[in-house]
This record gives sequence, C-alpha cells and structure tokens, in this order.
Amino acid sequence: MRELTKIFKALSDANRLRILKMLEIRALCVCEITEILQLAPSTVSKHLAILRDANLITDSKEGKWVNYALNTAERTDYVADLLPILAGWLPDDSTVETDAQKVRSVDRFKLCGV
Amino acid sequence: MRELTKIFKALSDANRLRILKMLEIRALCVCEITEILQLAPSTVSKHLAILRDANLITDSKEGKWVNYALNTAERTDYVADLLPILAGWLPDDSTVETDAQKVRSVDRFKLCGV
DNA sequence: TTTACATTTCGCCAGTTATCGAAATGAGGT
DNA sequence: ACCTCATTTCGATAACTGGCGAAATGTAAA
Repeated sequence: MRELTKIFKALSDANRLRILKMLEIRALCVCEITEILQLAPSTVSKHLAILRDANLITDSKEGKWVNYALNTAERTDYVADLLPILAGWLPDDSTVETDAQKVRSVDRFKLCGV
Repeated sequence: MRELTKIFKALSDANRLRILKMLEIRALCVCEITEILQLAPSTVSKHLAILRDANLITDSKEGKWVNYALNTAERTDYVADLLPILAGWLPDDSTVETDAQKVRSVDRFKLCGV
C-alpha cells in the first residue's frame, strides 16, 4: 500500500510527468532536464529523487554527469504495469510535444560546458 | 495533463485507495465507509469528493443516503485504463483484506439508524 | 592540488492537504 | 410544521510539498 501511494504521489506532479515523458525518448542528465523544464537544478534533483524512490527511473553515473532513464529492469509489478500505459497517454499534449522537440535537439556537450 | 495529475493525486492517498478497493466489492454509502475507515464523516465526504472530481467514482442518491460506486460508465480514457489495473493490485494487503471483510459483514440498516 | 562544473543536500518560505468539529443542507418520518 | 439523521460545507490547524538559493559533494581536467 505504502509502495503504491508512493508511486502515485510521484506521478501526481506535472513536472515529474514531463520528466517521464522525456525519458521515454532517451536517457537524460540533470542539466538537460533543468534546461528544458526551466527550473533550478536543486528542484530538478529533488524531483528525480522522488521518481527514483518510487522505482520509476534509475540513475547511473557517467563521468561528471548522472544519467537518468526509465526503469526497465528490476521494476516492481506496479511500475511494470504503469510505465507502458503512461507511454500511450498524453500523445497530443502541447507541453509534452515541445519538451520532446527539445529533447531531440538539445546537445549535452554544448549545454553543460564540457 | 491537469486531468491526469488530478487522477494521480486522487490515487496517492492510502485512505482513498482503501475506498476504491472497497467499492470494487459493492457500492457503499458514506456512513458505511466512515465506519470502516474510522474517520470523521466530513473527512470521508471530502475524500469522496476528490475521487468524484477525478472521475474515479460516481454518486447517486437513494433516499437519505448517497451511494458511491466505481465509475464504470462515462469514464475518461485514463480511468478506463486504471481501474481494471487497480483491481488486480493489492490482492494480499492486510488492510484491504480486513476492509473487504467489513464491507461484506456491515449492515447499512443497523449501522446508520434507519 | 587547484580549479571548474554537474549534482545533491540543506534551510527556508509559500501554498496545499488531511484531519477535525461545528454549523448548514436535505430528505424522510412523525 | 417539526424532528431525525445522513451528508456536505466551513473554518481552523498541523503536516507535507514544490520551489529557490547557498553550501556541500564528487569528479575530471589543468
């Protein structure tokens, strides 16, 4: 029960849903997400921690960066059911669409110094 | 997007999940839910309003009572996808199990005066 | 090791939420 | 009309949440 409410809480914020929809396209580092959402890095980091605690995403270090991706392995039953459904939702949401556009055009090396 | 976050917010509270799991068994009036959850009637009423605003449940008057039921008709796509999945979740949760027991044994006429 | 930079943690604030009790509403029975 | 009782609304309060900036952490390069 606690696990399930934690997942729904994680999903009940618009910025966190935007992050998940972006991660459907490809893995992203914090500075890319920060740029697209136009939020403070600390805020984005907190959102990512909430999504990770809910087992919706995973993180992996790559040098200076931390890459976040949808959790495809070791998912709980809940997450394994929800992520595919979410992938079919919000197909025409304008915010999600422009986010997707930015995900495809953003260059991490230009964006985050080097 | 707003509609979807509203649904997830509605689902992100343990007492509201308990209500939904109880309604999977049968429609219930407010006083039955109040008795089982052991909360103030005003609190239960508010929870039900949140679930109704999210289109997860419907209400219908029956004399002095208001019956609440899972929304099977006129569901949004989101709700139509989520309710069946939720029905398969938490099958062994002890709280949900004892709630279900009470739903089956509670007698509305004894419980709510007449 | 010193610097640079991505990320996280911490402390704070404004807005939201879950809860209650009291008062208002509404419908049935007397 | 009046009373009863299920339900909702209102007002208050304590706890939680999303946001920020500043400081701490960690890693790579100079």
